[in-house]
Amino acid sequence: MARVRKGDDKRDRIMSAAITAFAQNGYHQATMAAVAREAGVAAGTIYLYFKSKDDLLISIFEEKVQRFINEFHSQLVQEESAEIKLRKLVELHLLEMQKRPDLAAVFQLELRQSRHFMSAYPKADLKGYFDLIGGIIEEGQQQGLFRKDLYVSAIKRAFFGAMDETVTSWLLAGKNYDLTQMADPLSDLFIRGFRE
Amino acid sequence: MARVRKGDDKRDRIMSAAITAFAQNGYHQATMAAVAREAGVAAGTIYLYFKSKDDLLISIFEEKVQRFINEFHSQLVQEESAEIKLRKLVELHLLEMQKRPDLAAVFQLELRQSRHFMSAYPKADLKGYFDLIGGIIEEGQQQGLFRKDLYVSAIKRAFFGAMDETVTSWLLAGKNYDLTQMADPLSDLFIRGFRE
Amino acid sequence: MARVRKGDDKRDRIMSAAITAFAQNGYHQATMAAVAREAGVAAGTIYLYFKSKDDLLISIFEEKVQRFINEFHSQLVQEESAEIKLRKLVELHLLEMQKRPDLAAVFQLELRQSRHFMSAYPKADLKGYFDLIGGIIEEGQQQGLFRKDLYVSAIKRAFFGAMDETVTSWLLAGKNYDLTQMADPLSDLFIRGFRE
Amino acid sequence: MARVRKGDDKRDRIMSAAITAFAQNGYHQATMAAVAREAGVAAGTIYLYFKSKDDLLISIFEEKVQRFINEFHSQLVQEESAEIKLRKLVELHLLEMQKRPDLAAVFQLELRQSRHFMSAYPKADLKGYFDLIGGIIEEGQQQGLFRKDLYVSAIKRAFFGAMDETVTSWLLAGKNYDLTQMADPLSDLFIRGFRE
DNA sequence: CATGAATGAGCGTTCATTCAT
DNA sequence: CATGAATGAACGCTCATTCAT
Repeated sequence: MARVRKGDDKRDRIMSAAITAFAQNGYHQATMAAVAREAGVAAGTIYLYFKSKDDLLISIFEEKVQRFINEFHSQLVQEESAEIKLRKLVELHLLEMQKRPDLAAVFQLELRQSRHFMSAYPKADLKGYFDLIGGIIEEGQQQGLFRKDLYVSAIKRAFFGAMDETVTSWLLAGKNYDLTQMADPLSDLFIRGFRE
Repeated sequence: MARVRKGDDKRDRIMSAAITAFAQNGYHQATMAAVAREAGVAAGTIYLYFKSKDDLLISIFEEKVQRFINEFHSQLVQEESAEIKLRKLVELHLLEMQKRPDLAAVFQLELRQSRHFMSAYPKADLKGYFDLIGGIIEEGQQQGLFRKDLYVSAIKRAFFGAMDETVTSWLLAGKNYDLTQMADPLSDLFIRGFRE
Repeated sequence: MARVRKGDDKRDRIMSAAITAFAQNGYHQATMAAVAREAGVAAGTIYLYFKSKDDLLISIFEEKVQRFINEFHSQLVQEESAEIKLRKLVELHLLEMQKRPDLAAVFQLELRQSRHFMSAYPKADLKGYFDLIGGIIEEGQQQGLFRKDLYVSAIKRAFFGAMDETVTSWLLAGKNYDLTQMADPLSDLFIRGFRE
Repeated sequence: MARVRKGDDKRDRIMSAAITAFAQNGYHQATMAAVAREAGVAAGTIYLYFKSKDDLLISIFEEKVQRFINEFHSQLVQEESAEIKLRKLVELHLLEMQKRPDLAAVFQLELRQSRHFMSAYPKADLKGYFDLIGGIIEEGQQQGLFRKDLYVSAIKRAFFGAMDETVTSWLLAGKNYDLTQMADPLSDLFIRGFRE
């Protein structure tokens, strides 16, 4: 219930340490020893909470992506218009990534690589996020805002890819500009593309 | 004359073998021994043509990305309308990726990861490809087809990201549908978004 | 207490194993795998105690040479006459080498080679040992036993070289005679040479 | 006869190149490719003149040491007094080493290491040089100059060791002083030690 | 004789994972 | 639960040597 499990604190510290370490130089370059050091635990302790290094990465995806989806969903549900929802989603996405560049780096730079070997770990994929996007587009169609002939299952991925690459470019440029200023140009582009 | 230089043949075989091996399970999982076996050469032979495993990956990017840019450029230059050019670019991109799924896999799944450590290898990045896209958009603006207020330097990345994610999704789905059928929906979406 | 610290035990076993392995066929021929096997530890364990193979060799020099110097010094300090000290030094040198032929082999056969690349590792050199010898000669000069015009900084090296080569010859001959019987002829020769 | 064999030129160039290369960073660090490059021949060519890398090193010893012995012998034979002969030998030894520091480096720094594995190559050892020294000492004994009770077979090695270490110290010091100035102190020391 | 591309055995080192304490 | 010393499989890379030309 409301009882905070002691172990959860340590588990969280390990995940945070892992995000930092993975973001630094990539998943493969990061060592479990570095994660342990950063988390302030012994190397062996990590294995009390995670089955393996892969499991640690996957857990980050599962839990963080899911949290993103939930947070975004709860913030969007109050909006009526699908257009506003889309705009807000882009803003939230870029804002979150800008707020946590380490996590962003792991998502952007490890995601593809990982998605590959994660074929076996379906929960770690982005399906939920794609569905969130797809749902909004379909809502817009029902509201008569967006074209009915949109190929939603393809379009939602393109939409994600556009945001994704925007973040990646920002990361690779050294985070030397305000990422959120990209929100409006992106939203404008897609909403125009979606309209009747 | 028409005689194939032996060295080039071997170098090419190694690159092809590397593309296959890297695509299989990712760059880090692939071993030089596997690349050598696949190429039908001894392990040491690879080092006569490439300085290191990293150099091999980087060479693939440099040479193949550049070739893509050149081929696409020469196929597009004959078209007048920027709209047609964009449509053709999407078609070519998806077609090439579908034709060489191994190469596509390396590009999609290793690109991000690699772009990371490739900060030091500027030639290996996608700047040239981004510029190709950006150039077409600007052409469209001058032709009066596209809005003047497009934030081109951001939009061109979004455009690439959309194509990129489309390919990634196809790869992760097991290449079980025709990738080129995504061309029109994608093009429609962006061209509408670009229009006045 | 009297309890042997586990770590030190293992570190010592690795050093001993390395001495044996290096003595066998030389530093370069010896493999870390062989050192590990001889020490009864896993290959990776060596790297918990030594940074590299080079570091292992250097550590042997640093620690063993220093121990020799200390032991010899403490045994000589009680003697009054510089002549007796020199005689005793030669005896101790040959005795120690005869007692630990493996260590001797490393010293003799790897020392030069190593001294070469050890230019950067000043602690590993023989300066301390040369100074021990030089100090005794100077003592003899002050005691009026040895000539004042001895070029000590050169002579001390010649003295060492003579002992050194005596040991090397014994090793190369297969250790098939009593090395300590060389002590008196050597001492006689040099002490005569040093006298007024 | 007087006809210079073409091949000998190349053989000599390879040996010289090897001396340079081995002196640089030691026998093991030197690569056959570097020797070939330095000699201006192809890698494979070396194997037309030498069976292996070891054989190349051994040949250097055999031929150069033998040449030293011969040259020294012919220069000493004219002298009457064993004392003068010894003085001259020391001078020649130091002079030659100073004239060809590369060769000296190979002799000093690789000799021990090599003498080890050269147990199987008896011709490569220093026996001839030791005998040259021993012969002079015995001559001195017959001339009544040196003590009859000298343990010549041991003393000759000590004598060599003293010269040897003198050269090594000079090399390790960076050859930053005149080596031949060590000749007289060394000779004085030993001749006094040898005298009745 | 000469070449130099090709070979492939061999080795130092790393690091995810385990387990006795 | 937590530790961290120990493990040992795995891999990138080197280089002496060969041999077809």
